[in-house]
Amino acid sequence: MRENDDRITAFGLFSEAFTGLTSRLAPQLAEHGLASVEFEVLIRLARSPGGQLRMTDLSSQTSLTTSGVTRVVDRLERSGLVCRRACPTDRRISYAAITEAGSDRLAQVLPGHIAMIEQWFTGLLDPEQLASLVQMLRTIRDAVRPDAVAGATAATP
Amino acid sequence: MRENDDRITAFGLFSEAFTGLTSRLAPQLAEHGLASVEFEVLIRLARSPGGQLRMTDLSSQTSLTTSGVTRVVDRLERSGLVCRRACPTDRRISYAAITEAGSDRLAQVLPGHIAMIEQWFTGLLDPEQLASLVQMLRTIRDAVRPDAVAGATAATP
DNA sequence: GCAAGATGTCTGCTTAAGCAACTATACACA
DNA sequence: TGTGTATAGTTGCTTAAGCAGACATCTTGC
Repeated sequence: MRENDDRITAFGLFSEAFTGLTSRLAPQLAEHGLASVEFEVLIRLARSPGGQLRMTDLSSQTSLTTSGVTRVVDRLERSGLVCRRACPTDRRISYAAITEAGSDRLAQVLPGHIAMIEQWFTGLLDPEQLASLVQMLRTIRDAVRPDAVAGATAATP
Repeated sequence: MRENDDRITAFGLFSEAFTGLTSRLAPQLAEHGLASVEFEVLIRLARSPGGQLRMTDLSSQTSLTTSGVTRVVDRLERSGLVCRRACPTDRRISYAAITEAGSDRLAQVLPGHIAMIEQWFTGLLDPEQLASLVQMLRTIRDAVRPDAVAGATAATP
């Protein structure tokens, strides 16, 4: 019975835990008019220098293709939470930048969001467990997504 | 800067690790003509008593709504990997059952799939780490998805 | 035995995302 | 200087999934 292999089970748990977790978090975001992806984009912009990122960098930081990013940013721009900015030195590039309204929205959402994470994830584990989990997740993340930090530094060498 | 809260970071890593991992696994499944969801349905049917599950139970085991399950099973039925069976005692119920062809397909896919999991996930951690990770994932899963085992027993009491 | 509600599945409609093709711009090098 | 190639972003088309509603069947209370 290969379908009961331990590794399959481990991955299954990973999957169930993650999808279950996101389905617990999504409603709180939705209350503030945000889909999970939109929230992710906002927070990544907020964390980035100048509150902005190139479309391409957004796509490597998220699980979206560049086409997907175009459309999420379209939506967010329509709601006024993000705006596009031209790059002065390279006219192919456009930056997605978080707006004042975007930051405000984020500020409204974050406390509740953090509380939900605490309730359904971090709060279920004791501190050493959590620390070791984070370490393991980082290991996996670094392996499967070597480019997840694209755009974090001011300039790509 | 609330958006750099440790808990946000932990969840971010969870998300990046999981989505990155699935994007590494998907191509191998696709080589065998299966989307991730379809593979998940097949494997859950294979693990269930009689190789079958009620549509509703499939939906609580996966991250799909019943409507989503209807359509995945439609597709799998069209490819002959699954068939629907009527329930003799309750005519509302239909079971999705894995077919011979479905089991064969699973047998073709599994070795490679397990190898990918080993390469991108379990193989990155040493055994004690992995055991503790699985334990933590189980804790989270049980919290966020209390009904994830629906249909695992022969009859629901 | 029957009416009222609960449960299981499916369908119509809408939205989100991927792929591939397209345009515009930048860079390299002869 | 001009040509070819690489890069950035968007758009058309297709597919997958959710929601809400429809329908059939079962169960419960009387």
